[in-house]
Amino acid sequence: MLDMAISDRAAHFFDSREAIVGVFEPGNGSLALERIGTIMQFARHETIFSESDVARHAYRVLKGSVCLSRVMIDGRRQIAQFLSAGDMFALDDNDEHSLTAEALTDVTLVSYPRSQVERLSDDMPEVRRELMASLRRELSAAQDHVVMLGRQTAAERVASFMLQLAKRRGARDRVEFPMSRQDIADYLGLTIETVCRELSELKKLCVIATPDRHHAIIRDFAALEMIALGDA
Amino acid sequence: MLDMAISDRAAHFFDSREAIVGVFEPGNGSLALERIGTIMQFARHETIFSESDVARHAYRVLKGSVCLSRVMIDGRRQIAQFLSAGDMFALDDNDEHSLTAEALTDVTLVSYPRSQVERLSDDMPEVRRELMASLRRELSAAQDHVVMLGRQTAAERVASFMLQLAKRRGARDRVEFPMSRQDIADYLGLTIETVCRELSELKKLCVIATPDRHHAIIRDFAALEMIALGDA
DNA sequence: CGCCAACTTGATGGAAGTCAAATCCAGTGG
DNA sequence: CCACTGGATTTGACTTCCATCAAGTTGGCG
Repeated sequence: MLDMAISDRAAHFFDSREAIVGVFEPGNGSLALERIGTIMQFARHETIFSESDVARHAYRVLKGSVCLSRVMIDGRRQIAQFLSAGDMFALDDNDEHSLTAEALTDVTLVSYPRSQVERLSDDMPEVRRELMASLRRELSAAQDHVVMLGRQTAAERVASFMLQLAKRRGARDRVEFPMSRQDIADYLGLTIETVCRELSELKKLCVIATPDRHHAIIRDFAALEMIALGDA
Repeated sequence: MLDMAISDRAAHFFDSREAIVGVFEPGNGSLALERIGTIMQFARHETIFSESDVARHAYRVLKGSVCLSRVMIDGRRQIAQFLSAGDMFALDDNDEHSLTAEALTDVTLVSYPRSQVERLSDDMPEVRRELMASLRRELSAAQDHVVMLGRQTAAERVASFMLQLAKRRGARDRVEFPMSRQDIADYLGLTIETVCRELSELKKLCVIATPDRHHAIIRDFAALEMIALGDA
């Protein structure tokens, strides 16, 4: 049902409601939000919006992974956030987006016109609570990210990142990377070479195993936590 | 009126309403919030709350400066945010604070019981809008901070920081540092020595002057902007 | 099977950290 | 008023971690 051509990216939500309900933990307010949403699809590596584009919509990820990044004039790139199913983004109220959103994998989104979101959040306590909760989660995550980039070593960042991915998908020992090594480096504020070296080091220490490039297995959770916190 | 003894830190807001109205841009909702607030005072370097303290209140800065930081087990410290008059903090809804709040100068705050804030934000659109606006501003600032820590050089960070302070107080050329060099270093993810060296470099280039330790004058705004963006 | 992009590993250099010492004040007491 | 003291800041010498540059290696896909 969602395999519509990419060129025909927008379809009204009503066409495929069942596909959406249940993808994320709804909270009653979501139903109201969904009614005003439009489904969109993007292929891997496509840009959803760019920094400084006019910002008319807020989004929710239904399927796949998205990243928010900023690119400096000389090409340095920093990823501010990885998003997966259930996450909302572009919730700020500037006229222009302050970050670029790109699809890491093939992605299905719902977009909500901002004017409507605002109106709904005034009228419906559930919608409002969900938006607030989303903003708070993102703020808290951003603050953790600040600490990591400001004060952790390369080894600590890579270990923390693995733990973060493991926690997010609930799995205690199996981690999936939907993103490339370059994306990981740009999230961790490192180079791709350093990320590789640190992963190799973790392999050598038998803390992790990497069956393929997009998966890892945590063999020694406690050791990984130690490394993330700076041995101690 | 606000010179009550530090030991007698809490006084009901009604005692000094006039002192507060007008300190920040109120937005009508503030009046409702203020009615449930309690005034508190802290001296320079005092801790307002610590990471992992039970979080019962949200706060607004009325006067002075506050910083939010995290300290790692081995003592590394990262400041996530500097706050000044008008700013709100501790708006998340975890049971425990995720950051430590310290007074950089003598500080006057209002604290709001969280239960009440939540109730009010349901009942009063203005309060809600103000909270949301606050969260969005903080998220946006945190994302900028992430980019800085992830991808900017020491010189760029120091220059960006000066511009940030200049912009915040509206002054085009006069900057005030309420915080110590160590605090600046902990905000920028650098050491105190590196901050000093970069400030000295800016002085040598005649981009800034430092009449005393807590003030700077921007002599060449354009040059400072160039340096902040990586020359180019 | 071979190509090409993504990844990994190795060698070297540089930006920022660490350690150490000098200097500057703000506040104190004579 | 001024010398004194201790903490904050500044400057200098050296080291380290991570970036850069370079050369393989892997594996997904035509």
